[in-house]
Amino acid sequence: MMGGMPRKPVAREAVLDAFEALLIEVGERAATLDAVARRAGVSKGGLLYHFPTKEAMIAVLLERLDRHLAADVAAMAAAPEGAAAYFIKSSVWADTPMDRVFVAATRLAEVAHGETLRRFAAAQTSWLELLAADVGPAMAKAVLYMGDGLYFNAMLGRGPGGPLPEVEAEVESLLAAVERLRR
Amino acid sequence: MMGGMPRKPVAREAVLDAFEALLIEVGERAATLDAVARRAGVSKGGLLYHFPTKEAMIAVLLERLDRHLAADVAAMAAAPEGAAAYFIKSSVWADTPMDRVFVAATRLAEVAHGETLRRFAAAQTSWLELLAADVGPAMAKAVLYMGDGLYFNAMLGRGPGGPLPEVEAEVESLLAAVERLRR
DNA sequence: TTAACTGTACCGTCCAGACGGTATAGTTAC
DNA sequence: GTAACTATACCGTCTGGACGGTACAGTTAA
Repeated sequence: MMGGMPRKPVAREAVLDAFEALLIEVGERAATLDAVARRAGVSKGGLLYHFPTKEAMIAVLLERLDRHLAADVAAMAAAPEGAAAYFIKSSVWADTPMDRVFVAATRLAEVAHGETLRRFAAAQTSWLELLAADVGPAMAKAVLYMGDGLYFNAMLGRGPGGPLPEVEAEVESLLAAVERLRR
Repeated sequence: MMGGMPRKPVAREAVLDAFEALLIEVGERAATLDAVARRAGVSKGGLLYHFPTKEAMIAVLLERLDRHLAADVAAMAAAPEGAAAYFIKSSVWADTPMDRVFVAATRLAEVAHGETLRRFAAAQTSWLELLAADVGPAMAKAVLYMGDGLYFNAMLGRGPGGPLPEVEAEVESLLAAVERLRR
């Protein structure tokens, strides 16, 4: 007689995670609906129950990106070590939720996905402003590109689980470089 | 000898150029055989005469990449302004043949194309060595990532002919950054 | 009861590649 | 010198498979 609450949509998050993982590991091309459903341990019908179209799935992934991006900008603004140092450190691949959505979204951007490109442009602007406030407008771009380069290299090949042994030393040298730029 | 001299294979280069252009402008996904043939003004049959499979077409594009990469490394080693300054300047999008193959190949790398990834890794090593000889091993990575970041941003959206008005000033500030790193 | 699924069957489209045919330039036999 | 021949350089169409998406009937858990 008591109307039971409907059960939780466990598949929904699983599907999003699977989509994200496939984008990172095998790229946009291979992240098909069938592959995503299989990886999520969900039927294709179940997937389409939550995301009526692939575009809808992308849209929700971009919402997840937005949340992490906003949190990251806030953390960067409040970072005691300074925005630049925070930015470099956070640009290294650490398999955090933020890293994962970001790289996943990058795969979409590579396919020239308009909406994704717009988010990236907005994020770049935020980062650049914070960097300019930290190291000055002249050196901000240098630091920004350093971080982008770090991400760029993380994407190329280091997706499936490549080498990250000397990363520690790498970050150290980049932070030293930032210090020199800061004067 | 039997058989006559063949007519010139005009389609071959046209097809390669079209493939390159489509990779840059619309990404790997949309660079289909049909699209390439159409853009090259060649029939699909004609395309497949020269490149029996898509993989073969990619292989020839990668050969083109190799040639430009080797020439670029040589020019970088001999650059009077120093390897680092040359590297930064050459990392900005200038629509040169080298830029075009490089970005086109990047589109393939994004789809996790193994052979392409291997070439990039090799190129990175060469560049890093030259940079280390110029600005020292500690700062080499910083400069390398700056250049990569430049390319990364050129790819995301700025491919089809985005804004390059303030590029001049941008390069100036990056070169200034390099000078500071050089000590 | 109802939301949250599973499973299967199906459709239209697009893609890589196969295939058969044609055009043309040069070579050779006569 | 020209007809016959040959290798190359294409063209146009077709096919088999995969992909995004639809439809819908049944199952399970709150």
